[in-house]
Amino acid sequence: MDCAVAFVALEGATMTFDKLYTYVIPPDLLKSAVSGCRVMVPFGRGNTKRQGIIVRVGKSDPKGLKSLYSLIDTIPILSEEMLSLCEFLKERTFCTYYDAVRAMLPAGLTHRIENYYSANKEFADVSLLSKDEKDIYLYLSNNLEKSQTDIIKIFGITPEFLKNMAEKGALLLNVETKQKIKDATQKCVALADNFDNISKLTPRQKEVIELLCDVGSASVKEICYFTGVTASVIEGLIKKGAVVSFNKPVYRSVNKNTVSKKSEIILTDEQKKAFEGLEALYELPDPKTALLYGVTGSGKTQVFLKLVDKAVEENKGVIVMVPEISLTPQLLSVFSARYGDKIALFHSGLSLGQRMDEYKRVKEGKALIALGTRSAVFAPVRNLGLIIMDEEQEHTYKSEQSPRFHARDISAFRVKQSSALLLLASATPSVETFTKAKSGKISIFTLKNRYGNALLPEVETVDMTKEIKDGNKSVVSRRLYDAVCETLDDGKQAILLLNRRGHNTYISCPSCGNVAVCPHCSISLTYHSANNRMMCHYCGYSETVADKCPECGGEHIKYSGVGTQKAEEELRALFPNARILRLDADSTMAKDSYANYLKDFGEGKYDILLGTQMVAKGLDFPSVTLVGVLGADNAMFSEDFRSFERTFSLLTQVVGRAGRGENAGRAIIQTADPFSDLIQKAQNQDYDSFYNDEILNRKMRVFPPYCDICVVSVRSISRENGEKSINLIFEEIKKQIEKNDSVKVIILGPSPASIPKVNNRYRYQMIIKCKNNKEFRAVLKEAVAVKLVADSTVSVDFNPESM
DNA sequence: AGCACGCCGACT
DNA sequence: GTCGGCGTGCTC
Repeated sequence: MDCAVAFVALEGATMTFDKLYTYVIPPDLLKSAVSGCRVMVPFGRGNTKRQGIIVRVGKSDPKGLKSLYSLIDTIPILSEEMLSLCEFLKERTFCTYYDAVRAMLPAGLTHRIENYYSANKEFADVSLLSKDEKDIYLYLSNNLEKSQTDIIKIFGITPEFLKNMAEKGALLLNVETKQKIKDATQKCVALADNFDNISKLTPRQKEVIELLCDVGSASVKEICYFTGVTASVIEGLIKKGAVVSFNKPVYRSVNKNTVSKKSEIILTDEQKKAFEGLEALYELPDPKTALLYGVTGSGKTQVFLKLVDKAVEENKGVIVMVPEISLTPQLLSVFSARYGDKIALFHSGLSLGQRMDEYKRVKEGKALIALGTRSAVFAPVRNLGLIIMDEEQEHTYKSEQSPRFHARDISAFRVKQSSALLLLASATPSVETFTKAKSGKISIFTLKNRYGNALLPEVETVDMTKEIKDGNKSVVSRRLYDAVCETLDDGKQAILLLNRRGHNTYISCPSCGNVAVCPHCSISLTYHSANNRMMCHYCGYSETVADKCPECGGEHIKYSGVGTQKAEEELRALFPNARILRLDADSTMAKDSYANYLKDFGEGKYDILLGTQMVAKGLDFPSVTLVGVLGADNAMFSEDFRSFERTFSLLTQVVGRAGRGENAGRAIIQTADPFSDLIQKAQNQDYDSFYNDEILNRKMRVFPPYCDICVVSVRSISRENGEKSINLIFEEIKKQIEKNDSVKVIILGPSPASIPKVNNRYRYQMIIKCKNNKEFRAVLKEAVAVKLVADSTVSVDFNPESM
């Protein structure tokens, strides 16, 4: 006889056994156990309690099946749309179900499993216990139940110690899940239905009752505020049964702005044309994607606002994504001024509680617009009508942790499910997107003119090899030095870009050639002057500076390669009267400091802003008239096929920072190779010509969009095991491809990864040029399922942002 | 990944 | 004889 069962995805499963497990739904949970609810289930031979989520329910023969233990959620945490997105993520990115679930839920909403122990009163032989065990037993006899973490904190023992005591029978173990962050609630009271003894109340209490007669219910805080009583008066009322108290959920709001009067958006002719085209697309009943291709300063935001207005009017849900929230303070304030609490924010700058509340506001339909970084793509908006991805080429849209998804692909999936519009926007679109636009697969709308006819800055390049030949060893060329002086004399501001942080990027001993390298990663250490330590930018390792070479004892250690810290020192020496602000990952450790620094710069409290690429993006300061790029080489990025694209995009963006106000701007690019095509094209802000070159290059060398890149990598504690494992996978792929000759691939490797050791794990990889289709994924599925050598884990990344 | 089962060596 | 070492195989 068939009975009701749940198909459950389990937390903590690895790729090798991640599948849906079938559990019988016990009779008392029949009504509430529906898809999208998280559950506790027994798993494995020991029937350990595990967390899972019901992906589907159905009927099945209960023979050999276990039953659900309990429900974590009473209402589904994920909708059917989100559950199908989980399946999509698993299929496309080779993650586990629960990786996908975790990506969709705000951090505060995820439950963690915790062990609780209590003393077993029936345990007979207390005398058999050791001293420590006795202490713990006695402690727990006096306290009902304590969490493992609490007990460990008090007694300083290991989790195994407690487990062992439970096995002996001295302690009882209880496994429970706990939500990381509690719902925020507010204590409220309302008039009790059947209370008629008003005469027995004190005057102050009567006052409260009068207020409640008017409003029905109110929070304790509000009552105290309006009547001037203290909370104890209300406590008295509760005791007498005159009022009932209850907890009402409140939201930890992050939008402090109130809606200013909605101003009319006036579009230029060009913007109007783009908007009307997009509006027509938006109204089509089918899913669709469009590219808004507009030069920096062409007013893309105006078009966004018009579209969002339209969607909001129709009560449709909207997702707006930006590469990095702190880099777009202007966009953020424009949106929150216009839509107020219709917006929910999704980004890592929020506290866990705030993230959870913003998520809930969207889920419950209280906020229509989800605005944030790539995680916003999973916002549970209802009735999705529009997704906007600003600066769609930015690498931050790609997740570098499992699930390794690209927000663009997820957007495409969601737009398809809801027949919505996906709008990609950029001044320098990714080569992949622009190719689709050119072929007509997606629509394209162009904005050619800078807003208010602001002129593009005059750009010139300086040959740094010549500069060195002429004896100038500084990071600042003579040309740039003069330009900075002029800018400062005019009372204007300058932005300088140097894409390396730290002080010196390379520390070596000239007598033996030894280079300071991170002991956990195969990466050279960067010297930081702020803490006088050498640091690894990969794992955060740091060590003190040795005054002697650890290899040969040489005393003349050489510091070379200039980072932002060193550049800052040089600038201070060159421009002693200038107020200099350095912005990089080191100076902006504190959460909000970035925005504050930028605000100060915008208010003219600094003259020169020096920083890594974070100063290149999205900033809009009218009095910046000079932009300097201290070193523009392809080597600004690692040697992968995207380095041209990224260098071009970065240079174009940073140059666009100059002259955004009434003042004409100029940009100076320092480079070792002033005649390189790329520099020339960035100088002219000529994307089309860049694209034409680059697409040829991609075709010749077989790179996206002419193929997909699939990186299969293995991490292992030892070199030997890692190498063995990657070879096992390699052999399996070859075997599978022989079976199915419709799968065409080019395999590079296996070989050690470009950084062969990170965090003490050896990395091996192979790069597969392929088409990410069903057939190839079937091959890959077999390959990653092969049994590996011990201590090896495999992961798959499609089209990674760095290789 | 855990966890139990299983099959070999050094202990009261 | 048995306690425990960790190799192996499975997880509804």
